[in-house]
Amino acid sequence: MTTLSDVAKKANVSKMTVSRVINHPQQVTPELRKIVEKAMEQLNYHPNSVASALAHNRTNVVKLVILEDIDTTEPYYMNLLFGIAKGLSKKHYAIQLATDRNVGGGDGYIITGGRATDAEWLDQLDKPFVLFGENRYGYDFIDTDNKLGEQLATQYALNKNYQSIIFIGIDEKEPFEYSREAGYINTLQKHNMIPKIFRIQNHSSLAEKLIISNWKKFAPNTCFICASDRIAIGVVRAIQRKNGNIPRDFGVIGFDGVFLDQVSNPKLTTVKQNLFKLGELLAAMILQKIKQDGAQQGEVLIEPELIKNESTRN
Amino acid sequence: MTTLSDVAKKANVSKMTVSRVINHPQQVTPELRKIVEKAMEQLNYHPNSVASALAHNRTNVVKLVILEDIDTTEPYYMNLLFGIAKGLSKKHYAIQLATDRNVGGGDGYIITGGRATDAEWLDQLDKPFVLFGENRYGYDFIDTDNKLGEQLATQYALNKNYQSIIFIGIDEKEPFEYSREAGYINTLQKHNMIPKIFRIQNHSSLAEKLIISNWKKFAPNTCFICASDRIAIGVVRAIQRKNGNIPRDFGVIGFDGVFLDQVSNPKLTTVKQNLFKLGELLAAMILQKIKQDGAQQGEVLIEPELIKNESTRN
DNA sequence: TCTTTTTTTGATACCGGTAACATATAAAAT
DNA sequence: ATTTTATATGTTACCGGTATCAAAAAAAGA
Repeated sequence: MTTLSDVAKKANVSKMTVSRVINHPQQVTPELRKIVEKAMEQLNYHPNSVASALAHNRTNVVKLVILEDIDTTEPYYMNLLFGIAKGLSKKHYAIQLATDRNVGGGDGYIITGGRATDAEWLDQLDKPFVLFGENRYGYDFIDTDNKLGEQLATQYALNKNYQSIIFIGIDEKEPFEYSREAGYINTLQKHNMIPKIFRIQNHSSLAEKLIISNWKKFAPNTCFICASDRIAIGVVRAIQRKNGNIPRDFGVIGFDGVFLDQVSNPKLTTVKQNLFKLGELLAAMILQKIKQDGAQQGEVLIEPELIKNESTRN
Repeated sequence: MTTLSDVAKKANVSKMTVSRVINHPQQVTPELRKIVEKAMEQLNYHPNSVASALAHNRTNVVKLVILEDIDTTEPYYMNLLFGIAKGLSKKHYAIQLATDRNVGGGDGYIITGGRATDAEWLDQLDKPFVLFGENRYGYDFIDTDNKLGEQLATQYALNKNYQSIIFIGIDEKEPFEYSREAGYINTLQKHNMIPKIFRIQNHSSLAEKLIISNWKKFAPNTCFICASDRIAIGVVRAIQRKNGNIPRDFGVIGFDGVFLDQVSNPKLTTVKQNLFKLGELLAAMILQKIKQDGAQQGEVLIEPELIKNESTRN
């Protein structure tokens, strides 16, 4: 491997000048800069990030803290992770995973699955962190625009002329769920319709049971807006069990758009989260925050996309 | 952070002695060792792995190279990844993900999704690597015991008195598939039954179509041994579509046992891969190989477990 | 008892960068 | 032309470990 010194020797300058060309190019004369750059090119020089990390008292590692149960872990984490990994490796950072709150090591944390009850724990963390998932305590976060997502879904159901539009939510008192419900409620009220919300835990079998045991309440021409694809899959199964016709008499719209929507039959219309991008942004944000020594980064909402598929009309 | 020097000062020894206590304890007198250990304890010393990495010309990063398409990426990767991450972090290693063959950086690679055509590429890699997934070229690998898995599945179908046992495989000329088929074939032949194999790409909708278009060939009292849960889910749907009774007249057994088996209704009987453990072993193996400067590690097969569920009798 | 050999510990240089300060050179002000 | 100020580059020390070799101490042999 070629080192700074090799380049310095070749370019007849000191190590520092080479270092500056890399990290603070504007501090170096254009002519010198060009010479150094040529030397780096010729020697195929790549900085040793470990050495740099040592000099900066860094580890070049970001911890991804996943607070929910591994078994519950949705397949979509994979996409998030790919995004994070890509974003981090641009800056030569690597990932370590943590599944509990005993973190330590690493230059910063990306935290997912945090609940309202985690505030106390978050406050005592000694490294910068960003959250995946909305929160209302002022912590930096990135999330899908949940409200917008369900607005899109609800509006689409209306456009497709479903008469009755019912929301099947996840039974958790968390901002992401409130936002999804808000998106649904807002859109209905804009059309002077009365919201109707059920809530269950996020499992397909529970959704299936719910729909079946309330079946008589659902006249044909109903669309179910579901807070997750898992729930949507259960709803689909229940309708099929009851010999309801999808999409003619019953529409189903899911949320997430990773993997499950494809495994279903009919394939789900769903609000697709762009988790890869979200991951990249999380990575960028935590790196920025590390560089800026913990400075506040604010909140970012990513637009989701409505994927139109076989579980709704047309 | 306390450093080697801090400990050395407190214990009245040189840095090297402290370093030896950590890395080559047998080179240090028991008495001195105890003194140093007490000092480390009192100061709550933890070695700085970045400094160590620099001194060893290492990065403390292992690359996870995922060669299949991200979109095809099975949810079970998550479990694998957790295992890998846990195994690596024990030795203060972190992960970077790579999704193509342009790898570089990192002390070694864990490679998944490698196909027979990748041999040439593997041969020119300049860092130690281990594979997740069987191969027959002598590369070090770890995999589920695919053959055993399908033996268990087939034997179980026989025990449950299904008359006809049919294998729905994945249409790829790869060792893992051959092994799964071999497990099925062996077991049948042991009972003087004639194997019947279909092969399709690994998608639930294709499995569904396959079963439906061949429906008249399948008498009641048939069990389908599927090479993946995806396929199994499609088979289940097809049988339900045709109003076949699961599990009384038709049994279905999947393979993988991650996520999908739970989302199905009826829940799948499946051959569960212990991917977390597999990941941990992959991590241990690559770290060992790095330490031993690329020495051959051999192959390891992990026993899978048959999860008995609602898609087979009883 | 005095070498010789072995074992234990220490001093030094180095891994490959970077911050902080020192020096040389050029531009501006007097 | 001389002093002041700004800009560009170099020198040095350090980040926190480890390998290597030298020195000291202990054990073994003569």
